Amino acid sequence: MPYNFKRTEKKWQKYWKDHDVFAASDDAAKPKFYGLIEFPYPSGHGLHVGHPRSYTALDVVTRKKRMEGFNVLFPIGWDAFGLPAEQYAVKTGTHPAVTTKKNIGTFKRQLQMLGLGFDWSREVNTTDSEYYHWTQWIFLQLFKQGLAYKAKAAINWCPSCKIGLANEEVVNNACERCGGPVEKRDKEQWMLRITQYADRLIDDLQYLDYIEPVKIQQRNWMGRSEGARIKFPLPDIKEPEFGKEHFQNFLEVFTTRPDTVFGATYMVIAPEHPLLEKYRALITNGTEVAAYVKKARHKSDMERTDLAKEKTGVELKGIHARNPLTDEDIPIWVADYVSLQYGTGAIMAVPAHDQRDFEFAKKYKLPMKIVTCPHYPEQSCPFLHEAYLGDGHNIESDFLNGLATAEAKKKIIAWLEEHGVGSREVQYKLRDWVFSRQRYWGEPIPMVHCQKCKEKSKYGDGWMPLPEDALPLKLPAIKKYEVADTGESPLAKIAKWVKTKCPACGGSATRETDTMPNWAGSSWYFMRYAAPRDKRFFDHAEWHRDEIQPNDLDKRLFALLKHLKTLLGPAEIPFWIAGSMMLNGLDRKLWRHMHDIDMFVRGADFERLLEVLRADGFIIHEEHNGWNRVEKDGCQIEICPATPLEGELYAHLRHGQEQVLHRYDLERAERGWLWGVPFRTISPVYMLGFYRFLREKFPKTRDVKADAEKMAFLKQYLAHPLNYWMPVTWYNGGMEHATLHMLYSRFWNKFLFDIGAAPTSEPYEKRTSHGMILAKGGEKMSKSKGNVVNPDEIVAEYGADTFRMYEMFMGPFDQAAEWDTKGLVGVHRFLQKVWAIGLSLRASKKTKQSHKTVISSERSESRDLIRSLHQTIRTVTDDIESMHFNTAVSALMELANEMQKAGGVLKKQFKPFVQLLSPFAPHIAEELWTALGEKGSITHSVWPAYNPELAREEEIELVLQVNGKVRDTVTVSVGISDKEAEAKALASEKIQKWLSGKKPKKVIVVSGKLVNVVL
RNA sequence: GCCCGGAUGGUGGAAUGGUAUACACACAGCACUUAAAAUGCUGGGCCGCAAGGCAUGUGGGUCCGACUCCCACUCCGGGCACCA
Repeated sequence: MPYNFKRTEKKWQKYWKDHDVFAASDDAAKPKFYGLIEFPYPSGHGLHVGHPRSYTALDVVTRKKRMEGFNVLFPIGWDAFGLPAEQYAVKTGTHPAVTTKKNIGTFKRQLQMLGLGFDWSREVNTTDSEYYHWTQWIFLQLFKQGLAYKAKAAINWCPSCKIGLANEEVVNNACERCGGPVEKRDKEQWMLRITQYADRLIDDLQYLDYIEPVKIQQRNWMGRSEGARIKFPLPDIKEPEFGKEHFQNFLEVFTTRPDTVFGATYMVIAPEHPLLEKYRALITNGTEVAAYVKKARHKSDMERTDLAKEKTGVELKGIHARNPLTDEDIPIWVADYVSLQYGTGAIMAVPAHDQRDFEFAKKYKLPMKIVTCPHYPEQSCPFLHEAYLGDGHNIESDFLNGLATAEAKKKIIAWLEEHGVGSREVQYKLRDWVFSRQRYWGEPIPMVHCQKCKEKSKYGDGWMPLPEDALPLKLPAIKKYEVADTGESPLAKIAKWVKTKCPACGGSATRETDTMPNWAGSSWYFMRYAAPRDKRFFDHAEWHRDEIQPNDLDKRLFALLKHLKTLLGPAEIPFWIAGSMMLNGLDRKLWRHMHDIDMFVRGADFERLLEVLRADGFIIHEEHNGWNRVEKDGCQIEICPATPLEGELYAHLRHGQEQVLHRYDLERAERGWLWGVPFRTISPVYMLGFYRFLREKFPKTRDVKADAEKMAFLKQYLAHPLNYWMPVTWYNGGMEHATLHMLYSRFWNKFLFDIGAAPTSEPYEKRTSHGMILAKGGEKMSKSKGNVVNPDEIVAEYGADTFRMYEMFMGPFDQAAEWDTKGLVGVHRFLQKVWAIGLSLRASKKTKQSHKTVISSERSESRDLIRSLHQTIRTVTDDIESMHFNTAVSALMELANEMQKAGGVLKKQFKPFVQLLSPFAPHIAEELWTALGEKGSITHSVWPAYNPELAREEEIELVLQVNGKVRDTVTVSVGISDKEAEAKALASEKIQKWLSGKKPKKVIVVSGKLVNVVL
């Protein structure tokens, strides 16, 4: 009887739902595992075969983790604000909320059809006012901490559609909707100061277990570069009161090559640079300049950033800059290859050592001066075909002469600082986050503008935050959806909503009509899952919100410590702090296990923390564990003596993908092990340990004379599910979110951590990515190409288990894979085969006699099967952990083939096989589990244990090589000694033939594997 | 231009520096069947009668031994892009 997937899948999906099998419990008795996938935008097209690749992968992981005894949280929700629903509303008049609700229905049905083990009781929806209440709350906190501000920023404006466009809607500089050209328009918008977190966002990456490409992309995106800010005096502007030696007016530049300042032969400013306006009167060729600026500003981004384009510019006549090092007056040009956005909007041009300056100087015949010589002391750089960008030694640079580039940089910065004409500076490519959208279907920004409060209020510009108890500020209901043609949000058209009262003075005021971007709701949803229905969600932050300044982690930590001290008395806090730990998941666990450490603090913060703790009398006992600190290659390196767990850690370091590996010194690892921490990057991450400590230790403490009320609050605080579930243990999602979503959410999490609302400074411990699923022919699936594969049809024909398993089997998880419906067949046959084996077992149980014969005839073969089973347990267990799902499935297939060939299998061998199968194909596994006489869901069973004894091979094929080429193999027992192996090899007829009487030069034996005879 | 990935049979792909091509698809042959489907079994990298030789994008190198490590390149995919 073939396996009836339709009936079985329905049956078990109902069972899981009725028995809340996947509901996560907030009870902290078990260790937690929080698996997260990117919650989908519920589009009108329904689920796409690409979505389930990520979902199934983490479903496999979390199902295994449940069976391994973890308390698993695997939630799902809807990122439901967004453009398509709004566009649909414009077209048809259907309210976005209606469309959204319908689409969610479709998605939900499809996800449930796939048997994904989500905890549906924690479903969240960003468009739900109970949800966006807290999105708005976060915005208010950002505003109160000075991290949200209004500024003029360019929006993409489509003049024919009369609407502001999101970046995603601009394709090749044209409007995605009508195909017409897009203009830039300046508009006052809310901005978030993500740049203030740039350093921490970069530095803390090193402690996170993200796949390397994600870290690299994030670092590149934020683009940290170190250099100097240099002031170039403007001698034409007379400032008599400062004397002729001093100038009040400067043109400031940013450069990463301050060492080449002696080679700066001209300056370039951006067409938007304020200097043009400020000194208009002095510029003698004003008309020419104005014409150029006008032309440049009309160019689109595309035109301006086209690298192939020849550089253009105009010299400013009547105004010069003075090179503060050479004291020469040099011309100032305006050119559109310099942008106002980056640095100071002005550069010192060093044509000999910058390719762009080189090209520009060549075109306009500007002087070049070589100041970095690669062949020093041979000064043989007479002519340049292109700029020399590399390092070298300085020449023609006065006091820098003869210095290597790195030295020259240090020296010149010191000189600049000493003379007050410059300083060391770090610049980022990262810009502040434009947070306003001129849309209806987004979270309303809870701000009100009041003319009257403009002067009185501490906020200055008249923007007043709504009080927290006025949240959520709900979107107004609309009957007819209208587009505003002024570039404003459709909300601006709703006079009743716009007109309001000022929350501060009660006078008449107007509401902010822009809404938040799509990224807002997804920047904190992973926290909401911890307590999705909590009406006082972030209120727990109140306890220390007032005493904490943003970025002031120490203060926050000490506030907590002090609080505890008053409650418990210092002697009653047993608290171990360790410095400079490697903070990856495994290592932290190992270290905690080894040393019973409660908290990890890194580098300089550790020293600082110790100082304060000593001063405050917190420290009762100090101990140094024999770590030595040395400096090597600019890195601070800590060396730890060998420990009993050395082997395990060593293995982890070798197999880990952390960049720590790059600094790993294998030579010294022979004697112990070590790793380095770059000297520059020190930052306190993972205060997690501290919170864990509080949660674990506090409830056990007895005889505490404490203020009952505070105690209750503290208890409540510690018991908050957020403290239990955060951070996310494992987050999987697409590479397309490596920068924006990941950075925005890390930024918000860090901010919330700083104000005491989030328990950890990082949201995700581990981040992995899946490859895209492509249509046949390697193209992206898209509606317009008509090549989208719908999971509904596949599931109807082959069932959810086949679908899931195929998605896991189709290729390496992190690489793109082409969908091929034909490939499903193999997986489907495999499941049918497994079913047949299961049926044969059940049949043999009915007729006792045949059961016995099966067993006795199997006795001799079962040793092989048991061995294979244990090898498979190991493979599948490891492969799931490392996301090698395709090889895990192959291993299961191989075992099934073997079981089939053996002609029968014992129940006790088949059961663990079904368990190994269950994360991939949960429905059939549940059915077989029941058929084998087990009660309840297989999810509640215990993951099979790998027994190395049983997995051990007794015989191996010894490979015999001559000069590295395989010439023979011979079966030997596994414990064969190297000497015996050598003898076996030389005794082989085939090897003898190759030797033809000669004596081998050398014989290499790889124990238990091969013998290579070298002639 | 810069930064990440990737390239292995007819196809998707597998291989801690140690038997290249596991597993699956497709194909061919056989068995079961009146027949088909389903299922099972067998086969195959290429050249060669064989001995053997040649094969992991290309060309070099290290090594007793390289898909794996190093150097130089080609093509494909992704990201950034006048970032000073």
